[in-house]
Amino acid sequence: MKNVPLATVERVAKYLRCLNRLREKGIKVVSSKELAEHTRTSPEQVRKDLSYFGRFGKTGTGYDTQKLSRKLERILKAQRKWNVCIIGAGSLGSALARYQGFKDTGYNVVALFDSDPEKIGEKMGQAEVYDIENFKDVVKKKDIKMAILAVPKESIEEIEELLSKANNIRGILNFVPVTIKLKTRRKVAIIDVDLAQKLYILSYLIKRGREMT
Amino acid sequence: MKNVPLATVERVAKYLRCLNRLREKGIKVVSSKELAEHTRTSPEQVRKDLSYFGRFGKTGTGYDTQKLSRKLERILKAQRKWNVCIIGAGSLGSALARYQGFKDTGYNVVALFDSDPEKIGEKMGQAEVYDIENFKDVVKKKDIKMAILAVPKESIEEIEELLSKANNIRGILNFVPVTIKLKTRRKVAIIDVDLAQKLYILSYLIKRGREMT
DNA sequence: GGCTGTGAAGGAATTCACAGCC
DNA sequence: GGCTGTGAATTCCTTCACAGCC
Repeated sequence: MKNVPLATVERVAKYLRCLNRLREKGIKVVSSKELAEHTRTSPEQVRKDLSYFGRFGKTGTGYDTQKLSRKLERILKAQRKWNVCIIGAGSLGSALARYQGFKDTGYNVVALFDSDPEKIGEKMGQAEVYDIENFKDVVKKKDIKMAILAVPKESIEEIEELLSKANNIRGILNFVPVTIKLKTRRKVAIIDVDLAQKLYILSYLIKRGREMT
Repeated sequence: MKNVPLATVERVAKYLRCLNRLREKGIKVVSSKELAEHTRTSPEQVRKDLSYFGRFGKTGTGYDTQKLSRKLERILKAQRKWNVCIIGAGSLGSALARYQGFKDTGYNVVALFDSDPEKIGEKMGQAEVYDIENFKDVVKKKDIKMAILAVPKESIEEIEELLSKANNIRGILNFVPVTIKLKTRRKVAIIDVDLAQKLYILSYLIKRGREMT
């Protein structure tokens, strides 16, 4: 397993989702062509992507959905059930806590954080809302490794402060339309999800008459 | 304006967001270096990206935030105020309707759709919830060009049907963790936002010790 | 000195083309 | 015939390096 392109990892996550769906439907075998159609890519791409991790297919037949999905799961989540928290229990935060796509991924939302006393103690999805004051403690106790940011952008600086100090947190999924900056030496992976940006890109694709993911 | 890389367009949307923020703060001029820091990329990248569209900077000084933001807006087609709808007025749909990142983007959420009679007529964010039965009519009347999908995955097939027939819809932002497929000849741009996938990628980045967007 | 803009070089990701297998 | 796996070719994207300007 040499240097895997990031783009490949992104697609592999898609293949996995697709395979699980096929398995649910009772489909046992799938070809690279079919998998490509379901994930909007090319058969060659599928095969090349998979080849980074090993040889999973049967020549002339295709891939065993069950086996392949197990393999990909292992590859993607490094077989670790990571705990995740959501910061901000407003409408977006609570929606994310209930998001059905997290099911069967190995990621568990185990806590939300907010400063509103009204919300503290409330249950959202599987998790409870904690006082943001206790952030560091709860993160430690619950062994939380990743945070999803869904606060209003006005309070982002306060949260940056908090995250800079919480040494457990190693990854951040940021929904706040602001580029965050941590004051820390340790490496923290950050992915920004800017929904407005997605709309811009959609317009661009429409103009160009293309599709994408 | 030759063939612009998609990656460039994605970053340009980020620059725009950043510029608007700087303008709000009263900052008049910004260098490629500063812009790069705010968007987690390199100064060369910023300059190269912008150079696809023209020459906007002043040598030795930097970029006029106001002017540049106007230019980028035009490039991204933000000056066309496209109307957007959200299909599914559950927790995610209603959160998206209220999402603050859509402000000042040129995109307006003008309608939500749901089948739950309880919700129909309710106001969420700026928009009202309409009966999904009237989808085609409302889309036409309100001149809606893009749809955001936030329905439970069980009802996705029904929605695919609907979207296949609504000729106005030219772009789809899909939050349902399923690859959608339209039965139509016309070109529809689709962007999938799979949040579970983002978490997988986050783990991958953490393991690799990198950052990204 | 500090900055932009851009060809050229380098690196990364995708597509091609075909060998090998059932 | 239909499929996988993969080096080679190609296309796409980023980084370098420097010319030109204030």
